[in-house]
Amino acid sequence: MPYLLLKDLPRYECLLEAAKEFPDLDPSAAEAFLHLLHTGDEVFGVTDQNLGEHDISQGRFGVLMLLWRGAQPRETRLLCAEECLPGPRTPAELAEAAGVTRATMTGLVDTLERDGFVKRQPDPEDRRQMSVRLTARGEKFLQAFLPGHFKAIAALMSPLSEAERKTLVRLLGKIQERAAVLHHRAKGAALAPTG
Amino acid sequence: MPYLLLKDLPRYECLLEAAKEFPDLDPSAAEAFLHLLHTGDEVFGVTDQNLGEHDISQGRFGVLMLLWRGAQPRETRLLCAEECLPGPRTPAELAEAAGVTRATMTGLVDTLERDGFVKRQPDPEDRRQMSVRLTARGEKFLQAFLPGHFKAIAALMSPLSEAERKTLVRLLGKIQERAAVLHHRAKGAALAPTG
DNA sequence: GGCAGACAGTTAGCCTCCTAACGACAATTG
DNA sequence: CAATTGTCGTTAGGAGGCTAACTGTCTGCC
Repeated sequence: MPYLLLKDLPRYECLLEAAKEFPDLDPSAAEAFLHLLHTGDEVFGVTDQNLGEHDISQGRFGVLMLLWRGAQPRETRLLCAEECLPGPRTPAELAEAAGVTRATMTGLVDTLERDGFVKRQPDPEDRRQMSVRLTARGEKFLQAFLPGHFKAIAALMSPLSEAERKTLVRLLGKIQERAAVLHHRAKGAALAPTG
Repeated sequence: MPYLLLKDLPRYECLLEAAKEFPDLDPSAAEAFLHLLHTGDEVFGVTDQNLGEHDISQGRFGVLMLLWRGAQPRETRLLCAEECLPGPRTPAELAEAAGVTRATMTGLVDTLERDGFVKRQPDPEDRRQMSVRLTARGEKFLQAFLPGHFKAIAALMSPLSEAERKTLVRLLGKIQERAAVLHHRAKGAALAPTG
């Protein structure tokens, strides 16, 4: 579990009290913020436990899913961004798709290859590049693992009705959009603080 | 940013397609699940950026907040679990409150002490224990940092109305509850698989 | 009083992430 | 064609998580 998060979230009344001293503190915003991080962490923890029982980490699972995408016939691909292009193949593409650095991807592919889930092959056309492919063992692992994973996700979301799930996704979407703007602006500001 | 998460979430139609092959895959559950993790990560990233600009990590910030709690007069404490007891003082208490192991807390306090935000003192009454206290510098940092932090949180949640925030917290609460049960059950099952 | 067990904090070793820098290669451009 | 510039994968070193094991201290029981 990656975040350091408080086990007990502060009560709303405490936030109200604190807002008296800090006018910038918006109690309902802080409450939603803390619940969002906390719930994300809990949910993450449940799936992590699942993965851990199969001796695989979140990062490695992500890479396997990305590779699997291209290995499957078009109709059954889980991850089909854009026009269902063949999945990423090189470490750089995988890193971009997974949202980690190339250096991190090197480490992930290292351990996946060590465990036999994945194989590196030099690219004959561009000798800088490598081609990463799922092995039969890697594919077998996914076929065996995914049903349980999907069951766990379904169980996590079972307290929510279909309508509530749609609502949740809609509300989260608003925050996502806003977060992307803030993230982007902060980056831009770092490069051009006067603009 | 701690999770390895896909930059582009799979589209809902793709989940529907995949559900044909995997009957355990509940498309709306998976959609909500992915959005939850993704949004949590984005939000985390924004605050992390904020913290990073002040050369402090999420983990260290959490420890400072826990220590600050006790250093403040009762009325203005942000984190007042139970009856607003004095905040945690020993590494073990801090670890418990933050949800990390004692070993991890040793490392966090190490770096915080190195940077002058915190001070370790031996407890004269129980020579096994240490007492961790915020220094003047640590307190000053929080006073300077918190307003911006609160502003960022308010900005993140600004697209949501008060009613939507309440709804979000309610829905997240349901998932949290469920996740806690699943987490607990999985742990118990590991200890007593037949019971 | 003395000893077994429990508890506090630390240490050691591992994993996953990061940034920065490198060597090898490709692409561009004079 | 040669030099610059950019890209690819890797390496090195740092931070923050974890578990397991250790040391020192307290507690409880005989």
